[in-house]
Amino acid sequence: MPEAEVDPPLLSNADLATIFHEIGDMLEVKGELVFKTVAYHRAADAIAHEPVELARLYREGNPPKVAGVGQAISDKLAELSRTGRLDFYDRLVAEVPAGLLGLLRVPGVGPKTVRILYESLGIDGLDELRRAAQAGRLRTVKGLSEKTEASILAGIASLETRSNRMLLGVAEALVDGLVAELSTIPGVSRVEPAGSYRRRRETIGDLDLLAETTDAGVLVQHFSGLPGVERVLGAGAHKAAIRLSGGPQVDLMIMPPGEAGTYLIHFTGSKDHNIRLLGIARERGWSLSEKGYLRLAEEAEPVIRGTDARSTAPELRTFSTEEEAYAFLGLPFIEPELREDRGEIEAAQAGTLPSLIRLVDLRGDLHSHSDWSDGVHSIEQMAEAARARGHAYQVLTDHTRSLAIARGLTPDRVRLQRAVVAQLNTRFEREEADGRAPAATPDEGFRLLHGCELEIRADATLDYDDDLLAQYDVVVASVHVGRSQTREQLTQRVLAAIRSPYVDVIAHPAGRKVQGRDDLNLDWDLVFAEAARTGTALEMNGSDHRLDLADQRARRAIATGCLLALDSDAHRIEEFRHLEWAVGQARRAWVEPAMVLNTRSRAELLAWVAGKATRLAARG
DNA sequence: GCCGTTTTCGGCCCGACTGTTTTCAGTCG
Repeated sequence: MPEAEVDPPLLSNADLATIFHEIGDMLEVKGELVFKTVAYHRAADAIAHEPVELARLYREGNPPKVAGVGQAISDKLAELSRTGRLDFYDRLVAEVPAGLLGLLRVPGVGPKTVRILYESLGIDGLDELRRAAQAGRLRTVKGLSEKTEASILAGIASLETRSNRMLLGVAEALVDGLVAELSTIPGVSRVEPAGSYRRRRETIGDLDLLAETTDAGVLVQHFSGLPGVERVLGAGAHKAAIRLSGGPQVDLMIMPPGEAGTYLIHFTGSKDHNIRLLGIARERGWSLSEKGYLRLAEEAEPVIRGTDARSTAPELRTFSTEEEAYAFLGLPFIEPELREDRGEIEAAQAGTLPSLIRLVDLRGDLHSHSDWSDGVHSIEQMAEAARARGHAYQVLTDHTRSLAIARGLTPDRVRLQRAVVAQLNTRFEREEADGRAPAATPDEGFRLLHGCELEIRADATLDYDDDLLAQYDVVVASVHVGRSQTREQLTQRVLAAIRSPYVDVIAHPAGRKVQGRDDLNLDWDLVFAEAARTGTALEMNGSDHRLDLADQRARRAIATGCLLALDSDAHRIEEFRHLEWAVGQARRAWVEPAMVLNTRSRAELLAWVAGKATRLAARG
């Protein structure tokens, strides 16, 4: 047979990360040096977070430097990118039974235990482990007992019922409830959420809470007995952990009053950020843990002292605030959303940390729906709710004709809707004049702006003609159908929308769903470049199941010079809170107010919209 | 396996809790 040289399909960064995580797991079970396994996991995380498509760059012979990827892993990446396979990985898979990796997921079972179970009882899967534990065979192994058996059975059960990582909305509801409950316990003066929730990561695994109290025993006892507790995972003098039924694990840490600074830093993380801080502390002769900074011991004295040499406790420095704790290292305060070791330490040292956008910087919202298409509340209800938030504008962007499933508007309905909007604005204007409505700012009251969420059709045409589009205040365009087209087709569709003089914003550009659907296969470099060139804003959609653009992509977009829009995509009045999550995600992307279209006043926004149409139309 | 304005070798975060033990190992965050 003639050998046709066909390139194997490109592996995504997520595929590559999975492979290296599995390598790390297999090496752990094999009993390989811990630091080597950690190196693989670290590299896998770095690969997963890379905003560029690594396999493609490797194949083009232009691999970027990735932190945590050295020569050995880089060679493996090259092999995977070129051939789609990795000999080293295949050999490991042949050597380590697949079921062993599943055992690692059981809480309380680590690589050492997996190894012992396999070598002494031949257990290489979850079902076998369960049967062996139920039959009381684990206790026959040296180092394991009846108690271990019970805890492994409980671990398997919780693994099977455990929900995945939570979306922000779910986490927020739980955190609010827990903080409210714990705050009422006698002696408790303060309860603070920490962890990935405080860093506003897009999904949350465990919840971390920090508390100040004068009576740790009472707090831990109440905490362990909260309604909804399925199991108490641990309860000590300084910390406790519970699992909520059908929900996440909640860790509670108790802080001595007045020493919150390093506790907040330690338990907010991320781990990588903390490791960097520790490194800086060590350079200065201090160790760092949640308890504070501990003076490192001097080098051992070579001279043998008499028996009267007294060892005194090393000096401990504690701080009541994070600002002070960072200042001890010569650093300014670093916002929680930045603490991922993605350059924030260097920026802090250089004095170039960004002034992150805040919710109060937003003057309006460019994307929302009403019951005219697939929203729940009426135009008036949505407008009233937006006005109550103190905004200067809300853009009503119901779906367009071809998105029939969302009751997209026909051109006739569009004209009717415009009249409704105009009527409402007349009332708002009158109420302001009468002093009956709160002005959003001293110089600008609230107006509902008329827009649409314009469908970018599968054939790369837009859903309405230019004459109709020209009548809108603001147009956001997005892809809903034909998601599985080729990279070239999808990219051309988005570029066509970006190049329209009448499209102002590309909504949820990646078309992703958190934990549900991958990003559209777009040539992002091209999309960002064209958006920057034409002055088309890219949306950071705040819905907690979208969060699109995601943080790393958005960071790349602003590096290319793109303007962003932070939107709620509210389909009901409660969903205006999505703006808070859009802001959280934007802060994780190092976004400053000037990079965001809807931090501008209404007059500035409308001038900008008119500017794009004029500029591009003049260019032909 | 990665990494280096004090290192190309020798480090790689620290501490609480739990369980099986008479001083510690494994796991977790």
